[in-house]
Amino acid sequence: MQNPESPKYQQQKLAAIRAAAAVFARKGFHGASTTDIASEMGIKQGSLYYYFKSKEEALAEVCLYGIREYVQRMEEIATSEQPFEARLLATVTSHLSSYREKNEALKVHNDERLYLPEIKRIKLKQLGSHYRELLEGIFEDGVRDGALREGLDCHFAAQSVIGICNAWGELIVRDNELDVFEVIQKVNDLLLNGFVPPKATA
Amino acid sequence: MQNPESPKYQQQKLAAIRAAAAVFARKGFHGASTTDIASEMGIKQGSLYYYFKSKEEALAEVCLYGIREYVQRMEEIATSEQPFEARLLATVTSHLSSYREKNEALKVHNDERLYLPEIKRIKLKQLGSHYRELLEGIFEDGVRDGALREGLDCHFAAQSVIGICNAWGELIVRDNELDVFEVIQKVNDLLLNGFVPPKATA
DNA sequence: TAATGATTCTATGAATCTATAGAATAGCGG
DNA sequence: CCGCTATTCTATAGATTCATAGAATCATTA
Repeated sequence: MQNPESPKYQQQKLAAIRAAAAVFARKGFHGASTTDIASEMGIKQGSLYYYFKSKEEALAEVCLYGIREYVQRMEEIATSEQPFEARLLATVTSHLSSYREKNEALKVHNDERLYLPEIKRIKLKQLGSHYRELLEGIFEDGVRDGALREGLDCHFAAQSVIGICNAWGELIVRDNELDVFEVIQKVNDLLLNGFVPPKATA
Repeated sequence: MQNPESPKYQQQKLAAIRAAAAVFARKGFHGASTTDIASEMGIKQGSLYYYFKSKEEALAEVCLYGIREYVQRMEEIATSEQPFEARLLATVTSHLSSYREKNEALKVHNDERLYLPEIKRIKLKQLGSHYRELLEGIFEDGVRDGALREGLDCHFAAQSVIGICNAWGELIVRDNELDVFEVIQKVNDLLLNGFVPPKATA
């Protein structure tokens, strides 16, 4: 076994997670074979089990890899001292940037995590809920500050923003000609200015 | 064979499409077996091939079933004489209502169509693009009328609205405790009023 | 160089899955 | 009731898949 958690092992394990992410993103969990994943990282099918106990464990690790950092970053944003508006923009930027950096893993988390057994889904669900609640808190602050209109359904708003970001993120992953920064800018613009013209302000 | 396209055949074929939709929605295309689909409609695995030439053809029919009506309805909305605002609201209502009525098929169309061979995907892609273009047209009218702010990126806006509706639609399908009409109302509210307060108007 | 442990390979068992073929049943018209 | 067709069933071939076991190779260190 890999007792010393040697650097080589760590490195190859990361390569394995990335390979699995790429293949799962392309073919889906059930459509991807262990042969596919192995050949993506240049080894043979049987060798893959040196890094994953099972195909399902590979999926679990990819999902966790996909969402972990992204929640951490959200934690930092939410607890920062910046005003509402800046935190909202930072959220969108972080969310969409995550899609660019580790795009396949995040896509896999969104689309394939439901195929994990319930026990393994719980941790991911907690992370996801945590993320949403942090964003909800930002909106609540916005309402308190008067930056957002009274009575806004913050739960709904947070869920919607996540929905927009994921929708665009999926498009970014699928069609990698999209300019991520342009998308970020336009989503931010949409959230702050809406569709209707700012009738009475500058 | 089913030469006269007998009513019973039609009826069972529809049942087959619905069963396939339900199973594909739950397990994904590759995760669903023909045994699953057959037993969902109360017949045996082999009998399924009386209705579908192949599993892949079943997917194609489910996807088409999922999106067809929904585009037709959009066509009617887009070409109606109503003002911009009413057409936008009607679009959201139609989109989300579709999710309630034939929710599994629409979910399958969104999530699994990429597993179809390219030839079969083309027709679906055309339908989807057509839908987006119609919505884009509505936004363009809105800009022309002054209901929307000058310089709004209508392509981006349309794509974003579709993204929001799909995100909520997926939630509706997954968690069927959600009140569809409440979601419709809130999405409409979001689109018209945005997050920020309507500073100078009523 | 020899030895030890890490990493990869080959080979394979057992299960599952799609699709086909032909037999069986059901239902309808005469 | 008979015959015909539509519909469903059973059985199976052939391919693919996941996971395991044990052999082989590579790298490092003594």
